[in-house]
Amino acid sequence: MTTRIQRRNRGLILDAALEVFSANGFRGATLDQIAAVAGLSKPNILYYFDSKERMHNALLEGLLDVWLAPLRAIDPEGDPRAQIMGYMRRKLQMSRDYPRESRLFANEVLQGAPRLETSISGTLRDLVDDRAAVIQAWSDAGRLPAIDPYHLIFSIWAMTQHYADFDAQIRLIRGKRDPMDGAEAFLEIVFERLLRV
Amino acid sequence: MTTRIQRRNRGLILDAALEVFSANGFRGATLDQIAAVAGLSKPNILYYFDSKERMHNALLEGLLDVWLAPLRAIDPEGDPRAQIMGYMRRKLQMSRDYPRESRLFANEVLQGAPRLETSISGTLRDLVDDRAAVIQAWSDAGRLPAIDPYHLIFSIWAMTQHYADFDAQIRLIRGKRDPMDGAEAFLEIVFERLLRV
DNA sequence: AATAATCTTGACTGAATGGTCAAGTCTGTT
DNA sequence: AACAGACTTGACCATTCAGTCAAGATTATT
Repeated sequence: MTTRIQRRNRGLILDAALEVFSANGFRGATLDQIAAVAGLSKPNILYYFDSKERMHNALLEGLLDVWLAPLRAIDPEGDPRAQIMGYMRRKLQMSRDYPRESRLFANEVLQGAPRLETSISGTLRDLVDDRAAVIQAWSDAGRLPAIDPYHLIFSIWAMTQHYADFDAQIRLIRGKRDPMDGAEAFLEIVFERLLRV
Repeated sequence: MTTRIQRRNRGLILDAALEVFSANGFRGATLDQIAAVAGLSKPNILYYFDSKERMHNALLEGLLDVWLAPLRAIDPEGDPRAQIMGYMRRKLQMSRDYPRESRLFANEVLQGAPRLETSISGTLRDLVDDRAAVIQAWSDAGRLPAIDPYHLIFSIWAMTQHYADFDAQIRLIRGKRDPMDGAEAFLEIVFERLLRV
């Protein structure tokens, strides 16, 4: 049974861990940093999560559902183009609203996903396979142009997450302008043209 | 004056450093690992590069030109669509041939580019501004559809580098298939449709 | 109020890691 | 061969960092 204090502190710790892991990667993050951001002592955060590794894992596991929600929300019964455009928009919105989550996963995958448990990767693969099949069926029915559904999904990930993951580079190039200024309009055009039958 | 031995060892070290930094990030890489991969002792690699930081920096600086070559190769006098399609193809080829370089820069940018010297970032920004202006001029002359040239460049980066940077994720989803199978054909369609006047 | 359970932390420990150094080996030049 | 300069390394040091622990403080239960 979890107490009031446990709920509060686990929350504080996971939020601090997200902050620090996403900005520095697993190896670059230190428990001292996380403790400082959480406003707790280091032994105390280790009281709630047995090790740095477990903390990281709890974070990934807890965020997976949020992270995959936009893809889950694709409705096989809906209008193909509207569904995919909606997915793209939701994913871009995620990059805007949850850049830390995006960078957390990016750090992990970039280094070969050495800490992604099989349960997490299995969930991911199954969902993608399922959604790819839906898109393929739309293609086969002539309701979408013939395109590889996996590459379509990858391209949506790539372009939307780019704004969160490579924010530093975009800022460097675009100066004071908001990195996402014009992004939605641009992506709208890209996918609208791609999906036109 | 640089000796034969210096040339050989600096080369060995930078290649090992690329291997280790790109796979683990700056903080995750250790000098012991780099020394082992280079086949030299740790004090010896520090004889050639004063510190881990300098080694990393020498690597980024040395690779910048290679990395930006495809963008440089865009010819303002050429055919707009062919030039941009060619750029996309060269960039995808880079992801295939030089995934380590892609991941090295990705790691750095993902963590906020804390070690990108101003000379490097200046070079990058100037080149992108220049090429964006070329693309804008093509648009203004009606030789390309009206699209934001910066977002166009970002989208090419995003989609091509995705195959190198997130290789682990793609492999997870696609199983045994080569992650880049079908990528070129897909990107060809995306940009061909986007750039049609 | 008394007791048990939960929570908190200062002070540690051992391992990893970036970097140093003095002493030695190798290479090129005369 | 002899010498200078370049190269190499075992042993070491200081710091950082994940994780431990015993003792104390707080909270919940009776």
